[in-house]
Amino acid sequence: MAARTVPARDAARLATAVGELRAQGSRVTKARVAILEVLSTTEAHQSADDVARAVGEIAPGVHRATVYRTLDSLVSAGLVAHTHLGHGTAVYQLTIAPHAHLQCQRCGLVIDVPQSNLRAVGKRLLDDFGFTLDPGHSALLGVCATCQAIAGNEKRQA
Amino acid sequence: MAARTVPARDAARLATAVGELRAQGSRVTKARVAILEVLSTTEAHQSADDVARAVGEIAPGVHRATVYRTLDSLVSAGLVAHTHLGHGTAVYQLTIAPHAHLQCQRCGLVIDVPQSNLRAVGKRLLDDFGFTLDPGHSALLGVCATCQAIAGNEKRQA
DNA sequence: GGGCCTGCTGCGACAATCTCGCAACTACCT
DNA sequence: AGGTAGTTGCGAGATTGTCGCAGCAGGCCC
Repeated sequence: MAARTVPARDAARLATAVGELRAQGSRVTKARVAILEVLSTTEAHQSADDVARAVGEIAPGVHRATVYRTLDSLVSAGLVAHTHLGHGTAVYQLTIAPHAHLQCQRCGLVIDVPQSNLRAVGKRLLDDFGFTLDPGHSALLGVCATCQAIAGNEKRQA
Repeated sequence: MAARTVPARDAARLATAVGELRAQGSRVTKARVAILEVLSTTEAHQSADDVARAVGEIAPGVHRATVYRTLDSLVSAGLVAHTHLGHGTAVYQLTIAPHAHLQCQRCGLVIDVPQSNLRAVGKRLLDDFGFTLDPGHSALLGVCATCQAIAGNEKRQA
């Protein structure tokens, strides 16, 4: 099989992540590098199973259980962010800019939102409830503009 | 078996729910009444499995699959709200006042928050992204005051 | 009160997703 | 190079939710 080509920017992100891993005293193993590589070559949100499948292609023999455990430990290490979308599935990304997620309950579309849009709520929740919001960690559910329009049309026709 | 005692307020909620069910043309069956009863006698958020277990106690013979299907249809009917907490599990409640949920990632505590606290964000998301927020449907994750204090102490000692 | 129709249920098998314990391996330090 | 402990591979299994189908029973009509 031909050598995999990794865009320079992604390679840099990968190198950074691996360096961070080493700096934290964790071992740099084949499985971990493969997982970080999978995460670094795409911006998309991937479920644990997506990651496991992709890892299986570039590093055959890596067990599914290892992917789950490693993702967990990478999250603990702060290298990876996981987000709970609706319906329970968690998705993973390399931690770059922290951001919140909006998910459409109709079409499943996920919209990334800069944290600044949520800072005001965060402050309010802290003041009123002593609750420190972690905005990147769970998706806000609702209906996107497109589906809203469709729903409007359906109602009008009914 | 002795008659189960149901506080008056809960009984009223149950009756309302059953009436609504009937008004929508759905059948009022033993399984549905049992499920609504379980939901009406506690304010707590219960997972589908919690409900199934509790239903099994007051109405033996009701199958797990029935509980899942019935909860789904009650949600569609608007009688029951389900919320996705972190870690993927969905919890169910009778729909009373719609409210958002804050969940502590450390201790699991769930705090109910009136929707008014989120109205401003909702408006902002609608203006900026055309996204109609459904605040009651997913929990916001973060750290509660107690755990925050504990974390602070640990850090100071370290 | 009795009968019919259809929505609902019970059942068990199955799918998907994640967890656990343990022996073997290997990355990294010395 | 060698030792050690953090990681991994593996398979069993827990958990959670889904599906199809036959039969039951709630509610309408007479």
